[in-house]
Amino acid sequence: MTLTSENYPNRFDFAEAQPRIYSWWEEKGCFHAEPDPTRKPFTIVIPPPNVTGALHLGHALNNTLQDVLIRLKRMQGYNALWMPGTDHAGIATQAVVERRLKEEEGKTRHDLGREQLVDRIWTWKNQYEARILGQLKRMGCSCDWERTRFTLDERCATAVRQTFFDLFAKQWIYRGKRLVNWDTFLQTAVSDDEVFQETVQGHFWHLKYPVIDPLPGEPEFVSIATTRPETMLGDTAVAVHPDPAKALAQAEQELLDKLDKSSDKDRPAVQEQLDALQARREEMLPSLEQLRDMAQSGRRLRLPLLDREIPLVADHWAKPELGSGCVKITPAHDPNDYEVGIRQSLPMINILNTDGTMNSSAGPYENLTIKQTRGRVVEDLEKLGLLEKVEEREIELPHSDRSKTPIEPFLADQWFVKMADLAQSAMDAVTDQRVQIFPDRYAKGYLDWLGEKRDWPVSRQLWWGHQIPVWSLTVETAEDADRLTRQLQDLGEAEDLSVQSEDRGDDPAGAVTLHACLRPEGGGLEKTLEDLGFVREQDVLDTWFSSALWPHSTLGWPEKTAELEHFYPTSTLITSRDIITLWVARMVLTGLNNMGAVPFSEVFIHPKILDGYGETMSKSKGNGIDPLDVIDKFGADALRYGMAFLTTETQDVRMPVQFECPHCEATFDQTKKNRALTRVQCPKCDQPFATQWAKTDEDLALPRGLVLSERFEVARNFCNKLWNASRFSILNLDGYSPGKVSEEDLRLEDRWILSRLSNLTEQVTTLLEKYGYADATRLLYDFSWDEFCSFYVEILKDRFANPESRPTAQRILAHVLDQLLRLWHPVIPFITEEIWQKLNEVAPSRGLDPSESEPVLMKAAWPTFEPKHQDEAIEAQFARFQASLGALREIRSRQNIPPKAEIEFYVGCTPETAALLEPMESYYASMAKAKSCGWGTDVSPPKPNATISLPGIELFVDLKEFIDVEAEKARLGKEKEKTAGMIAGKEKKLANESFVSRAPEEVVQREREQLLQLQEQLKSIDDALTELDSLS
RNA sequence: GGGCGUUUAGCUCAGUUGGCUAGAGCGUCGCGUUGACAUCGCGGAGGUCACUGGUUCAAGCCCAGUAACGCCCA
Repeated sequence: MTLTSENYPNRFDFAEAQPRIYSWWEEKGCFHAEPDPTRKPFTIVIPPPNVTGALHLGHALNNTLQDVLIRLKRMQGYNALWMPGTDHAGIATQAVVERRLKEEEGKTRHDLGREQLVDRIWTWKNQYEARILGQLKRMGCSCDWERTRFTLDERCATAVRQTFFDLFAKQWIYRGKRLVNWDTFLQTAVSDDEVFQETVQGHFWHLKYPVIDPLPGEPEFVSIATTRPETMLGDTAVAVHPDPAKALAQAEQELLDKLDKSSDKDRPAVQEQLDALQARREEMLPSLEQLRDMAQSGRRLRLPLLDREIPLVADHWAKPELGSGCVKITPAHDPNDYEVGIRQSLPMINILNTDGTMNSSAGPYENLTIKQTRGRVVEDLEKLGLLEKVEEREIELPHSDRSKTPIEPFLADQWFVKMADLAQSAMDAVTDQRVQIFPDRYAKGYLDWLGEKRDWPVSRQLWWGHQIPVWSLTVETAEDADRLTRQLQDLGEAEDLSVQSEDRGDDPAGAVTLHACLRPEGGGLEKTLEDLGFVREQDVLDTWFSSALWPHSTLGWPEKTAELEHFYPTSTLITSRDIITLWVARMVLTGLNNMGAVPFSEVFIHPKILDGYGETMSKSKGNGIDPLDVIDKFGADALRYGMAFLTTETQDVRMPVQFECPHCEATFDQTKKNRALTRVQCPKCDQPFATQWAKTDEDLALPRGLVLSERFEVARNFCNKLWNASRFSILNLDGYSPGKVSEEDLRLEDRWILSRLSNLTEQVTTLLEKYGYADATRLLYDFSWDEFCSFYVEILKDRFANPESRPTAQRILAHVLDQLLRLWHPVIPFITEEIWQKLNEVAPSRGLDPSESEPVLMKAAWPTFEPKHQDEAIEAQFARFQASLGALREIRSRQNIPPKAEIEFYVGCTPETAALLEPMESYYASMAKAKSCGWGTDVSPPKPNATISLPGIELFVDLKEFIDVEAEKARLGKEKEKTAGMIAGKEKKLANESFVSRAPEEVVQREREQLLQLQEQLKSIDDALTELDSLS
């Protein structure tokens, strides 16, 4: 069937085409890669999305960028593999499922039990994994789906097990008591990175602890202040500063420095602080020094309510410039106090159960919740007269990112990975550029973070995850431990079983705990251990432990697979900056440890998408955009274009968010107010629609309004433009025959477009290879619209009308379109593939030196640029044509000349310029409805005329039929003012002796030439004005 | 408190090694619709480049400082 304007729609029906094209690619095996030692590999592993929920716009960005890159590399001939998969996201996923269980069935995980809960989570996982992979497919992602992995699948489990065992055997994994961030809701420790601070309204309670047997002259009480009075049950000391005078002096000096540097505005406030501090020293220093002396002589206090004796200690954690200068020390429930506890060898008393209730250490308060305890403690202290006062105060409270409940610092058994050597190896890899991070400023954060070499706590008190493969048994004595260790070592080979012992420092009896780690999953050893009384660790590993292995585990490690051999190390990792430390750094260190090689050579960190108010998008705020809404409304290509277009080197981009009314399709800005509503009234048609928040049946019955951004409209419009320019081109390839186009066949415009195309190809290739997505997209856009559509295609309209010039024009057009489609393909794959198919129908063989075209654009070769086509002179000449055409159009518009009326014009220029522009006569006619009547140095301008003076060209338009003298005078007047202004500027510059002598010669020369040209232009403007004056 | 970043037209953003008479898209204003495209075409208006100083013949760009905002870490 031949293509005609009837059967070639003037819209790209993306809703119909996308699934069709995608499954066609899939059938043709376009996404799959097999190891092939004869080819150069290019590998990307996907940052596995959490199965917690559906993908959002940030994922759309992340995955678009990966797909653009992998498609580019595939076209460049690499054996390109994009490894897909999802992450089990331990805490997050378990939390979601538990929350639903609570909401929908009123049950806790303990009601279900471990096995059943895990089953439920798998069901959830299957559902969301399918949804996520479906979303990626709709976006056009060219992942190798046959290789899809999951961080909790068998292959990943084997890798996790092997890694854990290896680190354990190297003594880089150990168990210890540490203060962790305890989430009492989820009953698990969460890492520092999963904690956020929130300011809440709280209180500051001032308490008094009695001094035991005070000597004459000594105080009877020491007062301390706290925001968490219930923690006093776990107090094991009160601290006072060892040298309060010095500490106060130091604080004073800091304030003096600050006063020195502060602006007039801030000075009074600082002065006030300084005064307060000085007053404070007067009043309190003697008593602080007395307390210090008491501490040093070993005085003790009586902890109220529990009647426990606790020491007064001297420690610099106590700040003499704050509060009473004394501070209570609760080592098991406060990070700073924990440090003091270590320094001062204080006992650490844990008063909490894992669910946040008090344990037996809290004495009479046992089994009360934290809140109840706080009330009772305050009440009881007040009864005893030990509550001094209560202040209202805003306090920063850590919250769990997962459950959104307050975090309790909690002393617990945790498994840790020693970071000293691992972190150093990962730092070296970046320092010596084996791993390059783009933009490179992000390397600093990576190095700083690793440089702290903090051991990595990997236990999570969850059921969803990789259960830690350690079996433990506590024995009474060291001798027992030795005997049992030998017995264990006889049980299995060293590569399968490793034993270490942990000295239970908190057990005065000297008990020892043995830990046995098993490498293989299942097998008889587990049973043997259990028969000996060993009990398996219940905790699972931090999710990042398994995702840290992702680049090699997905390729088959620890097996030596062909995939691993060929595709590892991977090439580029594309991710967002918030997981550089959590994930990127850990992949580097496990890659080095397990594979002996970095996991990837380049890391690209992309921006973060914010809403129009500069806030991060999130479901909980209601300002998030669903990529599927964008695909439905604008098409997948538009989504991808939009993502690529905003990927600059900046760290954040703003995307104003709009609602679209489902009734009338009106769009209007989302505001902080309306985004929180369950239903919104359309300001245009006044009808209500539902939002994501709709819960009631009434609201849910309403159609849902889409949440979109107008920033995708640009992309949609562009796709339409490309579609239609291609449609025009392809329809005009009717009767096309392939043929070699030789140098002499080329006209000015051909050489121009080929030069521009060559430059474009070179630049786009370079840009995409160094992650310049936005720049590449912008260049392609400008070329396609402003050069290809607005000039080249327009010019060809005239050439197509002529049977003589038609064949060559068709061949060049087919070639340019071919190249353009290839260049665009990685960014907008669907529409380009669709056009490619149509181009193949009419021109299956094409090119300046024709050859058979590739049937699938996705598999076509990336264009190479022709240096011989690049021609600066041709481009400069064509620019003259463009400028003169623009001038004619401007005169038409200014003079209000009817679009259909033809104008006549004369061109004053050198013979060379004339020789160049004269052949373009017919294009002036077709593009500006202007007929040229004279060329050269000696044209006699018609009278009256409108004139525009351009560098090297003077244009006169015959105005006898159209003259609007006032309009023309106004235009010239403005032109004159501007030109005169510029002349003045240049003259001043050139009159400046130091400019002429110190600026480079070529700059000065250019200024001189420009001045001359401007002076000429001014003269013609003056002439024209004089002439117009004579008319009126 | 420390680190990173941002601040250019009403909005969202470009602006390479300093040579700028500061650009684009959207929006806005004027004109235009019988064949590529109104998701369009042509033209116009719109800017103290956050502020203060400095370096330089020359600063949107380099340096120092100030302010506002954002992100990360403590």
